[in-house]
Amino acid sequence: MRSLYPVAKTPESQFEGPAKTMAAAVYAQIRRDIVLGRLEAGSKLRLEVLSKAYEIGMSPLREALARLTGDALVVTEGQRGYWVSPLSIEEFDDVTRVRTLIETEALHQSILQGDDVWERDVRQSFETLTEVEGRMEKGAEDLTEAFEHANSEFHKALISACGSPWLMRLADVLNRQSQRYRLVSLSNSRSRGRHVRDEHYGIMDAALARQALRACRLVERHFSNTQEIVREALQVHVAEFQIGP
Amino acid sequence: MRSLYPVAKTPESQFEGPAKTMAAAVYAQIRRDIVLGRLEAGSKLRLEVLSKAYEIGMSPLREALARLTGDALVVTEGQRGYWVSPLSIEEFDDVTRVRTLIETEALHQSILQGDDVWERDVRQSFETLTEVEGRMEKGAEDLTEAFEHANSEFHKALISACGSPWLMRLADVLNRQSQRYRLVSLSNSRSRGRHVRDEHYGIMDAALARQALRACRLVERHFSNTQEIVREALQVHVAEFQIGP
DNA sequence: TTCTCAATAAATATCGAAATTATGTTTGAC
DNA sequence: GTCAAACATAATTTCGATATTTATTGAGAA
Repeated sequence: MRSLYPVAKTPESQFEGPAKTMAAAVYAQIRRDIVLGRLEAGSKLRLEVLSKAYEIGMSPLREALARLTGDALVVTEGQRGYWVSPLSIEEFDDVTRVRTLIETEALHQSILQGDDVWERDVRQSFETLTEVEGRMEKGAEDLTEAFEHANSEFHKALISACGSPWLMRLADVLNRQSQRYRLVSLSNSRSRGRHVRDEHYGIMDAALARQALRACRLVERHFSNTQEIVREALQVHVAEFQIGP
Repeated sequence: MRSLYPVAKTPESQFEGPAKTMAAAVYAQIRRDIVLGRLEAGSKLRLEVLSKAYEIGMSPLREALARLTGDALVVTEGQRGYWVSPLSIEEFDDVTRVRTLIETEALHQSILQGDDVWERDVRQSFETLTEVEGRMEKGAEDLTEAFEHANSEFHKALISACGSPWLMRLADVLNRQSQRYRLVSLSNSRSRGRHVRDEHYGIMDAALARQALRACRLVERHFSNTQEIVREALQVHVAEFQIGP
């Protein structure tokens, strides 16, 4: 009989430390599966199915879903169950808009206050991101997850010196929302000849040069470029999946 | 034997519609009790105690606490249980700062886009708020809860035309955080001769006159005034409660 | 005695399974 | 065809079992 308690075996634990409870572990797992699209947007989350799939009881499962509701990754309707939050162009515009607001404010403060530890973190996370991007160019392995992680870490590093836990918390939530959309559009994002790496380099450069306004403008443009690409991809996606028979 | 399912009996249900599940009902109840300070900041939330107090089983209780964790009203540590999130001056400064950012942005957009329904809602919620304030002046009943509700509704109405669900959602979360602090300082807020009503009137006036910048500046000042008062009260509060025997 | 640390006991959190209740769908009477 | 009752499906909750943390006790060393 396997141990009742977990469990440092989820991919997350590599980055966030081992989950201390089954509920926390399954929360991380489901969250990842939603963000990565393994649980399709809008689909019903049948409790019994999830319970079997994740090998877990109802109680911790529901706890996890309740937390995900707070992250707006899952929606619930009393007595009728849970669904993966649907995707829509309108919502992505909204997410991007608010994310821009939060993240530029945080970056601005970060640039004013960042010390050399901050500079080191920014450089380091950029290196890592670049390295993953390089490996992605070469094709072969699926580095989607690794790329998204490195990307998140880079943006986190940039705002890490802003001194506001709330800004960082909200940036994190909104980034996760945004990820869901980005991943939908990942296929044609490269094909359109976008130079994400250059954009990232520009942001880092401006930040380390303490040019707050320039850095913020670049972030705005960075997000706005992403927005455009996602919009296109999403129109196709919506047409394919949601206007069904 | 009483019915297993709820039950539109919580004060919230008056405003938010009846909770459909026990978990949702107890979520609303505990949230209210935390915001109003009936569950003291920093205190341990013993599951068995809560289970008896709210007459509910462990599973829905834990579900509610998981959701409250997402609202940052409760903190948890794996296998060690739950606590009411503590209050601190630093966090209040942070909350105020981010709330100002969110709410001014939302107000600005709202003023640009608001139609006559919006105008009516703003006026109406201001009336209600004023009316409650009036009754408060006369002393007698404890209208804390009614006041806070009317206040929240007023601020919600102001930003209701901003067109951004995410801004409204975040404003709501941050307002609830802020409430906890305001309530701590409620006793001496009046004594310092602050004219909250005038501030509210000014904001409404500017908003309805479509003077976005002025309205935002007034909101900033409004929050900043609150901040000062809370800071004072909190220093006393912290001194009283947290530097123990 | 007083302190430290280990062993043990009590308290508490966590989880899984089963029972209960709600929802939606089908069936049958009118 | 329409409505209502019975049924099937699924969500929600209760309850009991188990793991973990915390408090207590006692033995040995300073």
